[in-house]
Amino acid sequence: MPTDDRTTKAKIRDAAITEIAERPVGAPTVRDIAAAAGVSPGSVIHHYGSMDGLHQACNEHVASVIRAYKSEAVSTQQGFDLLGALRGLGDLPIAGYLAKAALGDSPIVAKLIDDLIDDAVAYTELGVAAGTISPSPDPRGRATVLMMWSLGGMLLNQHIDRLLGVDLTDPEALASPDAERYTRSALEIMGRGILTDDYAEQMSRSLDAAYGPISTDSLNEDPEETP
Amino acid sequence: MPTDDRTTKAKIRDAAITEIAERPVGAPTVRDIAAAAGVSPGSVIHHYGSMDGLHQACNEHVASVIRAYKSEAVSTQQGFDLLGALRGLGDLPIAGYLAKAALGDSPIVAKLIDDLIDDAVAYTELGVAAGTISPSPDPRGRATVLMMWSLGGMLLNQHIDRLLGVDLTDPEALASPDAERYTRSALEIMGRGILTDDYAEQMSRSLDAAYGPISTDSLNEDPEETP
DNA sequence: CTATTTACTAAACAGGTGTACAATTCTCGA
DNA sequence: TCGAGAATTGTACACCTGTTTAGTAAATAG
Repeated sequence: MPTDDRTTKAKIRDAAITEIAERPVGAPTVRDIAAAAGVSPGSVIHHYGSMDGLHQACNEHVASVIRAYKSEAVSTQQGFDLLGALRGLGDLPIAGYLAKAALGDSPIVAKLIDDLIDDAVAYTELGVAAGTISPSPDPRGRATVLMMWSLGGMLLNQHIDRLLGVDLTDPEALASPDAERYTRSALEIMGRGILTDDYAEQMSRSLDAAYGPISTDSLNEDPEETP
Repeated sequence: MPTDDRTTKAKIRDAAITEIAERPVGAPTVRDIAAAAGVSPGSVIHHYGSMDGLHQACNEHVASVIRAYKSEAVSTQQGFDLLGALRGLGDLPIAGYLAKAALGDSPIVAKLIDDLIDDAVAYTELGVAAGTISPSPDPRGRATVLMMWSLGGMLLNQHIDRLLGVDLTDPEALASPDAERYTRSALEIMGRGILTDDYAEQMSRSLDAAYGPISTDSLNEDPEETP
C-alpha cells in the first residue's frame, strides 16, 4: 500500500529509485541522489540514517508498490515479457529498478522476486485454464526461468537497444513500432520455441535418460516463510 | 590468439578477470586484484598504467580467447544455453566475466557481443540445415534475444541458484544433476514454447495487424564496422 | 508568545579509492 | 663480475565516498 506522500523524504526516495534505475552504468552516490532530489547530501542521511537505509527504503517502497497491484503486476499479457505490467506502474521506473536491485543481495528484493514468481505461476495457471498457455511439469521452474530472462534483458537493455533498436527501459517502448523485432523474436522463441518438433522430443528423451524419466518430486511446493 | 604467457602481467590480468567474474556483488578494487594476483597494488599500475587500462586489457584478452575458438564459442549445443561452450574455455571464467563486462559500456565488449551473435546466427543456420532448429524470419533478431537472455541469466545467477539450485557460474554445474530443473525449464520454453499452438498463431496474426504482415525489410544485413 | 522539536544545510572528517613516485630488488647480457 | 634496465614495492597524495557535527530556519506544542 503506497502511502500518498510527496514529502521531501519521499522525493529523496523517488529520486534514488529513478537514479538507480536509469543510470546506464554504475551506482549513484549520495550527492548524485541529493542533487536529483534538489536537497543537500546531509538531508538524505538525516531522513534515512545511511545509504544502506535509503537502499532498504527504496526496496521496501518498490515492493509495496508492486504488491499494491498484486497479481496484476506480473502478467503474461502477450505470452511473454513478464515485466510488461510493471513498466507502467505509477511514475517510477519500477522494472528498471528491480533489475538493478536484483544484482544486489538484499533479502527484501529476493523475497520480492519470489513473490513475483508466485504471481507468474498463478497467472500462468489462468492461461493454461484458458487454453492459451501450455501446461508444464514444473510450472514454478518455468516461471522462474522466464522471470530471470526478463530481468536479465532489462539489465542488458543497452545492448538490446543497440542491436534491436528498442529501449526496454522506456515504458512506451514495447508499444511502439520500434519494438517489432524484439517482440517478434521473443514471441518466436517463447511462443513456438526454436527447436523442431522432432529435435525437441529427442532432447526431452535425452534428458529423461540422463535424469530419469519423470523426477518432478517436490518441485511444486510453495516455499513460504514469514520473516 | 591467446599468447601463452604466464608472466606477472598475465597473472594480474587473469586475477582481475576471475575476481570480476566471481565476485557476486560489486567491483574489485586495485588492491583486491593485486592481492588475488599476489603482487602489490603498484605493480598493477606499473603494468597496465591505470585501472581503465587493466579493464581494457581484460576485455581484449577475453575477446581474443573467445575468437580463438571462433564459431565453437557459441553453440546451441543443447538447443539453448548459447554460452555453454564458453564455460569450459580455458581455466578462466569467461562467461561470467563477459556477463559482468556487458553491464559496462566498453566498445570492445560491444563488438565482442556482436561477434558472438554472428556466431550464433551461423550456428543456427547449421541447425536449420540439419533439421534440429526451426527457421526464422529474423535469425539475427532471434539470436540476439537468445544471447541477451543467456547473458542475463548469468548475471542473475544468484537468484537462479537460490530458486533452482544450480550455479550457472560453475562450469560443471550444467552437466550435474542439480541443473535438471533449469535445463528442463529452459528446454521447455525454448524448445516447444510456452504458448498453445492456437494462441501462438493468434498472437502472430495480432502482431501482423499491428506492424504490417511481413516487414522483415533490411533485417538480416550484417552491420560490419572496422574500428 | 515562548519553548521544543523537527527539517535542513554547509562544512568538516575518516576511510577507501586510484595513482605517482622514489627506492629497492631482480634480470641478464657484456 | 658488473652494471644498465626492468620489475616490484612501500609510501605518499589527491580525490571521492559516506557520515558526522554544529548551526540555522521552520514548524509545532503548550
